[in-house]
Amino acid sequence: MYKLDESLGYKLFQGSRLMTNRLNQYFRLKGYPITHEQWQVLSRLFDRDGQTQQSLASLNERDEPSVSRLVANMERSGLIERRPHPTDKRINLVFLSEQSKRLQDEYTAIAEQTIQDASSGIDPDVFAECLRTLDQIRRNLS
Amino acid sequence: MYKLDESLGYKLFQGSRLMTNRLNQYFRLKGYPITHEQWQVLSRLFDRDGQTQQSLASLNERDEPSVSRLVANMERSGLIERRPHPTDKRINLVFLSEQSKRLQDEYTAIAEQTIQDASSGIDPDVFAECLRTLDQIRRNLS
DNA sequence: GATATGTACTTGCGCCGACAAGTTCTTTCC
DNA sequence: GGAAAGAACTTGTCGGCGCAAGTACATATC
Repeated sequence: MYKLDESLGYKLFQGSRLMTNRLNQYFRLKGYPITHEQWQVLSRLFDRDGQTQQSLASLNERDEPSVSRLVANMERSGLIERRPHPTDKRINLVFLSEQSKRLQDEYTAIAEQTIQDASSGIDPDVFAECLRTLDQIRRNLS
Repeated sequence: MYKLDESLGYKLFQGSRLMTNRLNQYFRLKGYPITHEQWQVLSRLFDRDGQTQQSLASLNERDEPSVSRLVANMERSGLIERRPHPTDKRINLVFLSEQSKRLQDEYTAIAEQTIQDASSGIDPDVFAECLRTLDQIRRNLS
């Protein structure tokens, strides 16, 4: 007998939504009006500024249209700016705004706090093995 | 140094999205035009038919407006129907359509196939512990 | 060097999510 | 029994996703 509450997909889905909701709420409460999707993009840019939208889509395993509209919103909010590629006119390069660069540490602290909230009371070894299992799931479905 | 790819939230998010995408694709490929959110509602109704929208929202930890529009869409597609509560005029009771009842087994098989896909090559004990860890995360954030 | 193929990105569509605000109906409480 | 509080649901707004189709540009091919 199939039970939704006991299924892997449902547990993942609920866990994911609870974490992203909490992250969104922290950002909002602390006065940083960004979403968790936007945070993912910013995080990629903190790692390497000036990427193409294609690159961001690939890293975050999202499709091109999603990234297109996401960065368009982020540009309107002043989180990033898009600059044309010097030689290839098809390409937009996405750069952090000065404001976003200044807020990197605060954003990161909020993300880490969310993980703290979620993982409290879990044995570190068990937690690490769970992360490895999640990696395996990702490989299985990619 | 914070790394998005190594963070719990991101792994959960990606795992969840990969699973729900695959489930959506299976449904579409097999000619059942339902989404994974609709499947969650159907699954609750298979468990107990004739629930209120409030009850569905609570079980799936979603807010009322989401359920309201979700079931409105599902009613338009003939997946469910809403009937007024016999005495309390505020309440809609949500019932499975005959078609949905017939398809329960097929839907369930697809959901189970998706879990199979995701969990292949994972030791059963490790998998079970991962599920328990996900439960703990859910409790921590609820 | 013109045509075909491919790449980066955008737009349109339908669906979903969270929050805020509003409507209708029920219950409570004085 | 009338006002206040609460419950169930809907509507509006904005952000986001996935797919399909379209545009503009670059590269390959002959």
